[in-house]
Amino acid sequence: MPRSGAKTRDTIIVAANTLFYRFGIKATSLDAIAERAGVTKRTVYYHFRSKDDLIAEYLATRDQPNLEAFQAWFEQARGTLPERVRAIFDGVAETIGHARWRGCGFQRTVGELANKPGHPAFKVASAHKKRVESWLAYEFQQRGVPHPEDIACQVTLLLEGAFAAMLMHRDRRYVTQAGNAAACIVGHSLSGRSR
Amino acid sequence: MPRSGAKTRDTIIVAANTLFYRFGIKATSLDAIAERAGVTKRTVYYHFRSKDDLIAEYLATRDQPNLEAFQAWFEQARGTLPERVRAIFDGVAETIGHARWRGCGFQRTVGELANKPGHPAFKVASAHKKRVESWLAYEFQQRGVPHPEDIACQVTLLLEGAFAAMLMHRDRRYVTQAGNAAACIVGHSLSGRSR
DNA sequence: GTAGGTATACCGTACAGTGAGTGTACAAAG
DNA sequence: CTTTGTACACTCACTGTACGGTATACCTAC
Repeated sequence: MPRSGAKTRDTIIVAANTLFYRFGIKATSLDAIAERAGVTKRTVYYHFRSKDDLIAEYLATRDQPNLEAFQAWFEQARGTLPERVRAIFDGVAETIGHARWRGCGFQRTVGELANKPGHPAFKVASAHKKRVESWLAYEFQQRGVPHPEDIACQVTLLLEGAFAAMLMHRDRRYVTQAGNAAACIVGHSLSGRSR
Repeated sequence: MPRSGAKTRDTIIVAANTLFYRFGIKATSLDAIAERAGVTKRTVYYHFRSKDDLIAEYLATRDQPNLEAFQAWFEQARGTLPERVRAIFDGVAETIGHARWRGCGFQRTVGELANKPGHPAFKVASAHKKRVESWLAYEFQQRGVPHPEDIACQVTLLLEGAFAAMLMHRDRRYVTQAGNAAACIVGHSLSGRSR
C-alpha cells in the first residue's frame, strides 16, 4: 500500500543521513539504506535517480541545521566579539564529545569524491561552507571589523582545520587552539583597524 | 622468475599510492592496484597481509616527503619569521595548481576510515601531522616565539583548513588567506611577547 | 662440486559475498 | 482506468581473500 509519498522519501533520506555519515559514502550500500528505511531498494530508486543523487540530498539536509547551530552558539554568547567567535568553537567542541561524532560530513564526503569534481554533492558542500562564511562576514561587517570577508574566511579556515584535526587526533585541544587563533585574528583586526 | 623482492614490493606501493590518492581508499580495488603494478593479486597478498595493511603503508610513504616539502619551503624563504611561515602556504598553493592534486591524502584517508578509529592508517596519519607540528614548534622555539607549541598547533590547523577548503572550493585564495592568518598569528605572538 | 632440501617470490584460479541498478507485477488513490 | 508508490526477484560485474602450484636462489652434507 502506497504511503504518503513524501513520508517515505524522508524516511529514506534520514536512513541515508545516518549511514552515509557513520560509515562514509562508498562504504554505505543502497541495500543497507533501504533496509534501514524499511523499504525495498526499488523504492529508493523510485524516489532518487541514483546513489549520487541521494548523496547530494544527504548533504543538503545538513546545510541548514549546521548553519543554525553556528548561529545559535554565536548569538547566545556574551562578551566581546572575539569571545563570541570563540564560543562557536566551544560549541563545536561540545558536539565532538558525542560518541557518534565522525568529523564534518561535508568535508568527508568531498574527500571521498575528490576525483569527481563535477559531482552534485560538491556544489552542495561548497555552497554550505560559503553560506557559513557569508554569515560570518555579515556579522563582522555589522560590528565594524575591517576587511570582514577576509576575517570571515580565515575563521572558517580554522573551523575546517578544527574538524580535520579533531577527526585525526581525537583531541579536543585542537578545537580550543583553533578558537584561540580565531579570537586572536578577530581581536587583532579590531584593534589594528586594518588587517 | 622472482625479482629482487623489495623491488616488487615498492612497485606495488607506488601503484597503491597513485590509485589510493587519486580515487580514494574504498574506490580502489586490489585488482586495480595489482594490474597497475604489473603483478597478480596473489603477489600483492604475498607482500601485504591485507588491504588495510597496504593502506597504512601507502600513508607511511607520504610522511617523509610531505614533511620535507614543508621544511624546504620554510628554509628557502627569506624575510621575517611570519613571512617564512607564509612561504609554507605559498608552497602548498603551488602544489595545488597541479592537475592531479586531490587534497591531503592523510585527511581524506582518515575521513574515509572515520568509523574505524583503530585502523593502522589512523596512527600513521596522526603521527605525520604531529611530526609537522613538532617541527614547527621547534623552529618557533628556536626563534624566541612565546608558547611555541600553541602557535605551531594553530599554524597546522590553518594548514589543515587550507587543504580542506581548497579541495572543496578549488579556489587558491583560501590558501592565501590561511597564509595571511598564520603570518598574523606568528607576528602577533612575536610582538606581544605573550599570547 | 654436486645432490637434495628449504626458503623466497611469484602466478593462475576459485569463491563466496556484495555492489548498483532493472523488469515486472500489484495495490491503492484519484 | 490511469497514475503513483511499493515489493520481489533478478542481472552482472566486481571485490577481498584463500588455496595450490611453480620456478629460482640459497644452503648444507658429503
